[in-house]
Amino acid sequence: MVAVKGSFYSSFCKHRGMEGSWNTLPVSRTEVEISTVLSCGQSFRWKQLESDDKAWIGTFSHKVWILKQTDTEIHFKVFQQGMEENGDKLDDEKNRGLLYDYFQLEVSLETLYKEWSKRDERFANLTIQDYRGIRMLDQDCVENVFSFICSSNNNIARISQMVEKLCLHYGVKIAEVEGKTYYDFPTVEKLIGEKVEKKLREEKFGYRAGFIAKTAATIVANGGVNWLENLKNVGYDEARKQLQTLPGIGRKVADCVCLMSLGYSEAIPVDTHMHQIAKKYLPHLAKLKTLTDKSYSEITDYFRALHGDYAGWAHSVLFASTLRHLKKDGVTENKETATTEETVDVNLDKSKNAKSKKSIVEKPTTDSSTKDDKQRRNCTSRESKETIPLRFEQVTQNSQQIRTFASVIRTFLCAVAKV
DNA sequence: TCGAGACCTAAGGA
DNA sequence: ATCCTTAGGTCTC
Repeated sequence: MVAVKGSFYSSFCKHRGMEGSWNTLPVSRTEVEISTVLSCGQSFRWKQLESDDKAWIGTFSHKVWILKQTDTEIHFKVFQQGMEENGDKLDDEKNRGLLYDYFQLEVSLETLYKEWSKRDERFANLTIQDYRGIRMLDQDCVENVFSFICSSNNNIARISQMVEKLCLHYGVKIAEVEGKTYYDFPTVEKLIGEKVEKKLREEKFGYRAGFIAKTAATIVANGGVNWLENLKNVGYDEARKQLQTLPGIGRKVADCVCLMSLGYSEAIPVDTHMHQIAKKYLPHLAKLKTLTDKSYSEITDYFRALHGDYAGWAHSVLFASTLRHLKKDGVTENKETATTEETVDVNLDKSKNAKSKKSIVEKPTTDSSTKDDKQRRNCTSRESKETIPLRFEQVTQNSQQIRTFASVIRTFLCAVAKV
């Protein structure tokens, strides 16, 4: 065990039930900024600890984790069933490995940023110092599937509540921390049946109740969690196709699952905001009322051509970075919405951005370059040099921040679409 | 292919 | 106060 010392933690550790030891995982904030990663809408289960809002508490790998970050390390503490026998060095090493894998630290964000900046000058120009440390988590695919089924036509606050209810009603207790009981995400089998659907409707899941019970049944019929896990091995297109056979999982949710829990870094979830804004800048899509399968493909193909094999990461990074920008600047209690304007000089070298490159991290690559020429035509029709005004509305509450994603993403797409 | 409408609920704005 | 819209969509015609 590595004891964490110093005043930084003294107040934190003195709380009842917090006497246990801390461990450390060396990592710079350049590679991961946990406060951003844990709150940007990838996982719905992380909360700031009540006794210390600098610390985060959540669950993965059937354990409860408390995480806290310094400039050079993540300090973590683990709670699990059978805590009494816990605490030997072997567990420490194992947990450190689990944390490393959860944050996918084998992927060098610094390397990716460099690559994205080469391909896309807005990456270098926009908020380069602001969006450091934003990366994809490697989440459990069962939890991911059902969490994002809950996400349709919904807001993050309610999605989080629903996920918590699923755990509370159907999950196994893991541990009690600071007087609060934490439950594991339920197994697929637990979510099958009409009783579940009825119960979830009572719990205000709405039409998602049926989707959850039926998807659980379908997964089990297909071979259970192994079938789901095996989608990691069948390639992105096939995995997405298979996921979309599950009730309540359409293109967007399938892409969320592919990106966040199946390891397909090229998957790009296109939500309603992204679409509304994208069609302003991809002219031939503007006439479409709704996001069709075809237009969805065109949008994602475009971003894949621009950002490469980790396009899903790039997209999420920019998405989260803008949210983080809001959080940092707009901390006010009185709901005032000051706006700041800045300009970004978009001076682009078309040929450079259109050039296709290989992945820079060891990972199976998929060939999605067949439409490169078409995308290039679609997206190079504007002037190569423009000044784009960026507007950030400053808000405080999470829900409000989410609400402003439209304006936020405009910032990003505004630039991207004018390549 | 694309468009329209229904689907549950809750919160915020007009 | 009440209606309306929106929130990280999906499914059926």
